[in-house]
Amino acid sequence: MRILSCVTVTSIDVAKLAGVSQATVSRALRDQRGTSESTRQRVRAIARELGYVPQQSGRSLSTSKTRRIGIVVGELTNPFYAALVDPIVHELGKRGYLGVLLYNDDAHEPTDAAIFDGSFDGVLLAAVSDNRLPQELEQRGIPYCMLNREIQGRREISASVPDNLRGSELVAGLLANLGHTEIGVISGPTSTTTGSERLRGFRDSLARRNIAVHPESIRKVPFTIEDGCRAAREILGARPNVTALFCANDLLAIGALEAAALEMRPVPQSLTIVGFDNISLARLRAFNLTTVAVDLSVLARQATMHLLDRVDDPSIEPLRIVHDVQLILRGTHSAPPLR
Amino acid sequence: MRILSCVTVTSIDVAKLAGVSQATVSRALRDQRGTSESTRQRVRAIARELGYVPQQSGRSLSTSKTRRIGIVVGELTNPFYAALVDPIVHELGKRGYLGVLLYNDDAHEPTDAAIFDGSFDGVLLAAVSDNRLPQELEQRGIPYCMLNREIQGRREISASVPDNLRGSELVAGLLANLGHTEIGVISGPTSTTTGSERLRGFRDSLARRNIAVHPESIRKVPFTIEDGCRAAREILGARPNVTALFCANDLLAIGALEAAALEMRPVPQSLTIVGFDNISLARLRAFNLTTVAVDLSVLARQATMHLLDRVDDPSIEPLRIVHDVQLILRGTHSAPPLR
DNA sequence: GTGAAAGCGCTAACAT
DNA sequence: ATGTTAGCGCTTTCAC
Repeated sequence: MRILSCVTVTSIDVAKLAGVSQATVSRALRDQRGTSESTRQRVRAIARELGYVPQQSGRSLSTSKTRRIGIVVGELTNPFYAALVDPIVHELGKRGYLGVLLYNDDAHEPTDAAIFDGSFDGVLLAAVSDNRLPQELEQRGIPYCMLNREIQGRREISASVPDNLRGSELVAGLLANLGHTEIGVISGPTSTTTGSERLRGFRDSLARRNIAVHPESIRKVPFTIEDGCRAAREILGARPNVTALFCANDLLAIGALEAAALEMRPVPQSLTIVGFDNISLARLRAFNLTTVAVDLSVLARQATMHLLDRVDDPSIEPLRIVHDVQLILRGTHSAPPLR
Repeated sequence: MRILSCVTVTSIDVAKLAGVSQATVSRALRDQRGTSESTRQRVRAIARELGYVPQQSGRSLSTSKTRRIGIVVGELTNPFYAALVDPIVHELGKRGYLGVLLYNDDAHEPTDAAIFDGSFDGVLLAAVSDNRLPQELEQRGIPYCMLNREIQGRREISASVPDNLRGSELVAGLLANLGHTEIGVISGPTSTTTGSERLRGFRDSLARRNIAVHPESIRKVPFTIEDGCRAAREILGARPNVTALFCANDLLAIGALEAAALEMRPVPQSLTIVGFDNISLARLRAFNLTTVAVDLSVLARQATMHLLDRVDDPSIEPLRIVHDVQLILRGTHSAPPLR
């Protein structure tokens, strides 16, 4: 590859060297019918030699398509997102799209601008707790799909989510059958469906079994290890008789394990801890966490496929996909200690 | 915000409603001098009302600037990258740039295209082991900066890296002083400077202390927990007398801890394990990993600042920044067991 | 202070 | 099969 000048190579440069018009270059490189095999070969050869790459801004200005999908993630420290992003990017690649990770931190202005300035054909929302973004995407007619979390009570928008109610019910059943009666819950923010639904499902299931959860045994905190640890210590401090903790995700559960170590409460002999998500860390010997498995790969792929379908054909109806979950019994649960 | 049509709002729409020319809208919204306060106010009001967002493709086509920086990361399952990306995105935001995460998986064609199609003003390379990308960026005159890893022997390109030699020397000193003589090393791929330099620095330091590392006690594997676990089991299988393992990063060390648990080698009584990086997981009670701390936040910020400096002024010389490291003594090291 | 017009690099409709 | 031309939405230069 020889770079001729210090400025960018354009299709005009290629055209000149190939002795054809600029339009022919454009056609040839996109394998459009209506170009002879010979010129196509020649154009391609020269384009390669010059290291020509069609400029995205020109292309998308003229087509109003970008072949890019924004993926809004947050709290990238959460290994959960890693498991989600991997299959998404793969699936997008298969269909010729590029996945662009948008970091949804507190100062969301730059991310916002990018989403609405025509940079993306569609957006996957994996880390959204309020409905600001979904609402604006809706208004502007930008296809999107919620991932993992969805918007409370808005079941008519596209989403690919785990069966939170079923998962928490499974945990409630497990703990009840083991004989636990003093149970604590570390839930996520109520603004997230992963937080609120898992809490609600769990309490309702326990209630059906005549087990009540004391208000002091419930904490609603952000989905981080640190918050999980703090919350667990608070619950164990306020209600020392608690023998089991249900955590709304694995990060919180890992934090709870940390707290158990600090509070000298051996797991599972003195304290049962159950998580949700089954992130890859959960199966490490160091944690060996009993949890609810969500097939994140399938969750992510389905969302991606549905979104791309809608991008290709906006008339396609929104779809809400609920994924089955499964209880994974590892080493952090047991019957409560005898008094 | 009322959206008038189903299509995108352009500056012409704003201009019409404001009763000014399209050029004036462009000027007013960018606070250019040469626009009266009153029209500026009016234009802004109408733009907001219409939900107008300047289209990036149009803008960058005309300015050949994107105010976007590509961040090439890989193995997103590695929590290491999370710690890196967070400060980068923050720093970029402060200077009005958007950080776009590009996932560098095996099939890198889409990522490549994005990098070279004029989508970015500059690129941060955080997960690159060969010099294909750096070389091409160089040829095309796209500013870039290596992060954490750099290219073997190419010290004249911009990079922000930890002092790998010093770090591994610290570990060698620690292990030697504790009395270990049978030592294993789990290193990363030799194609990465983090892998090769940490291995070399460690062996050289031990050699200076007259301690040799048996070839069977060295494994070079990808930087993952699974590979770390497998490598540790292989080493412990082949050389049961090994009493200490130095791992080229914390993920490998966590894998080694897993292996120790499986092989019934209590840590640190029977086996000392030391990592590198000090990722956030390392300090959890479940691991409590002795390791070498790199201030990733500073590493990332410096790289970002230097890159943006070069973007703003391409005449600025490349800069190689080497960051100091620090030994963090936690709970996975001790003297070797008595025979 | 503001408008008119050119041009960024590309695709697509039309002409040949 | 290929060339010509218009136009995507923006910034910028040049008139006024």
